[in-house]
This record gives sequence, structure tokens and C-alpha cells, in this order.
Amino acid sequence: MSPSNSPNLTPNLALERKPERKKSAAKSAAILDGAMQEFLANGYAATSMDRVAAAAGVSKATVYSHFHDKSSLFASLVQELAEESFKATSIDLRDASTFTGEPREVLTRLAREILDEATCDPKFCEFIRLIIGESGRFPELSKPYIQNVAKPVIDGLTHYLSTCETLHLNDPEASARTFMGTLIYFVMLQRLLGGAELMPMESDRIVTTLVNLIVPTC
Amino acid sequence: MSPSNSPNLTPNLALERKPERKKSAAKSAAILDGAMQEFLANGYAATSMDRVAAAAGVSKATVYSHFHDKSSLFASLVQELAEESFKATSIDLRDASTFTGEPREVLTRLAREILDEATCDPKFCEFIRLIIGESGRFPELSKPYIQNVAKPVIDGLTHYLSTCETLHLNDPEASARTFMGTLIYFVMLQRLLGGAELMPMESDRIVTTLVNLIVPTC
DNA sequence: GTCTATAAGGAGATAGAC
DNA sequence: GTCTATCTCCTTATAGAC
Repeated sequence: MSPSNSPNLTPNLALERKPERKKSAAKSAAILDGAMQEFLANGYAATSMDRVAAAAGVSKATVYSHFHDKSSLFASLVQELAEESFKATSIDLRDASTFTGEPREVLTRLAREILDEATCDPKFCEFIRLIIGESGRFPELSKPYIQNVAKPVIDGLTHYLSTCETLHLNDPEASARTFMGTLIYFVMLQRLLGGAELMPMESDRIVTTLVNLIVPTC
Repeated sequence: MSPSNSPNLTPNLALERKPERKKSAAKSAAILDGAMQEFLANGYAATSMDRVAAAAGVSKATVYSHFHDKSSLFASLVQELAEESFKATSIDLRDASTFTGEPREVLTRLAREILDEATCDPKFCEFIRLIIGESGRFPELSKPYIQNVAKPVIDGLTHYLSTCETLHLNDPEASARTFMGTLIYFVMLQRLLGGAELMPMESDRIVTTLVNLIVPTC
């Protein structure tokens, strides 16, 4: 109980150079990185803690000292990915320049950005695959995705659509879901399910058609 | 080589009552049934062959006598489910009455049927979850789904939309994908990811908005 | 053709040295 | 705090009786 023995009581000294020996956040990040690599590639059940440890460059016991068990490591990873993905897509939503211009231009630009991100960032597709695939056994884990990714995007788009009087949309939120659904379904068929060979489709045709449906032409 | 010894050469006799002792198709069906139950509930990696055997009411050795290994059993199951699902949804497409009436009525009816099936048949959602979740490690297995389920629906809808001159659609196939994408994304968010609580939405609003976007109102 | 019993290996999780 | 070594259970797949 005597504070003189406690190593916690030397915080003001210039010893902060090496935060090594206090369950370093660096190790935690490395473990989450290894977990990301393995879980995204193999899914939950097919990923072993040995491989996570190897991918992280630490021993298995270290993994268990940072995370109580496999499922809580998985939960932490999903949480982190949801927030990271959120940042990636929400930059667009909070940036005013995203929504400046004619509705036709704005929606075209937005659709292209979303498809580009899905195409160029393989982690994005793998994350969606993981969330959908494991949401049956981990129902709670879809919440971070909904709250941090899907809902902000739908809400932001809904707000934008509701401010465009020229579009005369009766139900902006349902329209926003049509917008996102068209894009996500395209990614799902072409990228996730490898439909590019069996039923090819150019992304520009999807974007053009989608924008034409929402922005009245007559 | 002598055909007189071949058991195949007694097809005309009245012995067809008991096809028991020839790797009975009934057992195969029972195994596939058990496999369906387990794989749909747990995914591929988390399903054990012991539980498949138990669910099928046979021993594990019997499972291995009908299917070479776990992955080929899984492949057979996916193939069967894709064909079964295909029948379920393609009845609508081959039935002429599905496409009779005003485009607005036809599309509304079709959208409601698809959402109803996704809502009432839990196997439908679990199958989609399984296909998406495992398509990373079993890329071939998404082909039966694409060929037997997704492509026929898109193609049938594309053909219908292209015959509706009143709709003046520039790109019927891209429009068909918008139609299906909106519905599947709705099912994905609300049913698969449990978004019903966090971002509720009535299916009727989706259907109404979707039909209004495709069928011109002015 | 179907069963019981078992082989061979990998999984999650922990004990104890340092 | 991190490691090596280990415990225990469960996995896929097969061998051999009937």
C-alpha cells in the first residue's frame, strides 16, 4: 500500500522515452494488425490464434495477455475496422465540397468515389464479407458496422437529397437506400461473388443509370 | 466384363421396391439435409462432420462413403441449394402471369414477392450469408449461385424492362440491377445485419420509392 | 453399405521461467 | 510483459467388424 514502492509514482521524470514494459500499445496494435490480416483472409472460425500471433510477430501468450480470448480479439478488431472504415467514407460526408454543384454532378461523383473505394481497397470488400458472413454467430458485431459505416452514409445522403428541391423526392431516405443498394449490390455481385466473368457490367453504366433515375430528365 | 454378372442388367424385374443397399439416394438426401442445417447455421469452418452426421442420423463413416471429404460435401450442398433457390424464384420468371399488367403493378408485385420470400424463408437469408461469407475461400461456389439465382433473375427482369416502351429506359440491364440491388441491400441491412433496430425502414417505402423511380410519373 | 473405434493432428487457453 | 512448453479437447479422416 505504501506509495514509495509503487513504480507508478515516477511519472514526472524523464523516463517516458521507453513505454515498452507496460503492455505497450504498440504490441496491441501489432496484434490487431495480425488479427486483421488473418480474420479478413480466413474468417473467424478458420483463423487460429497461432497464426494471429505469428502474423503479429509475438507469442500466443502475449496475444492472450492483451485480449481475453479469441472472440474478444475479434470484437476489438471489428470495432477498429468499423471506425477506420467510417473515417475513410465519412471524410466525404463532412466535407462540404462533396455536396457542392449540380445534384447530377454531386451524385455521379459520390457514386464513383464509393465504387472506386470498393474496387481499390481490397480490405473494404473483405470487411463486408466478414461482417455478413459472421453476423449470424456474432449479431452484436454488425452494430459497429451499421452505426459507424452504413448509417452515417445513409443519413448523410438522406440529408443531402432532402435539401435538393429540384429532385422532388417523396422519400429521401428510401431514395438514399436505393442509391447505396445499387452500388453495394454491384460490388457484391462483381467483386465479392466474382460475377465479373459470368455477368459482366461496367460500373459507368450503373452510375449513369442510377443518377438518371434519381435526377429527373423531363 | 460379362454383362451377365452386372447387377445393372435386371432393370425390368419387379425388384425396385427396395433400393436400400446401393448407397441409397435416401441416405444421400438425409446427409445433404443434415449438412444444410449445420452449414447454414454455422458456416463452413465451424461445422464439424460429427454434427453433420448426427443431424443426418447416420454415422460419420457413412457420410464419408457418400462424399469424399468435407469440402466436396459443402460443394454438393451449395449446388443443390442454388438449384432449389433457383426453382423458388424462377417460377415467377417463367410464369407469364408474373409480367401481365401495367409496369407499375408488375414491378410492385415482383418487389413484394422478393421481399416476402427473403422475409419468410430464413434459409434464403442464411444461404446468401453463407455464399458471401465463404466465397473468399471457395470462389467456385459462388458460380452456382450466380448462374442459377442471380443471373436468371437479372436477365428475366432485363428482358421485361426492355419490352416496356413506356418506361423509356436507356439501359434495361443496369436498371434491373438497380431494382434488385435496392431490394437485396434492404434485406442485407435489415435482416442479415440486424439493422431493423438501429435504422428501421418499412419495406413498403422501399417498394414504392423504387417503383416510382423506374416508372416515370411525369 | 453401415457401423464402432481409433489414428493423427490442430485448436484454444494456461503455467511458469525470465 | 513476454516467452516456451504444455494441457486438454475436438477436428478430419480411416480401418476393420458385421
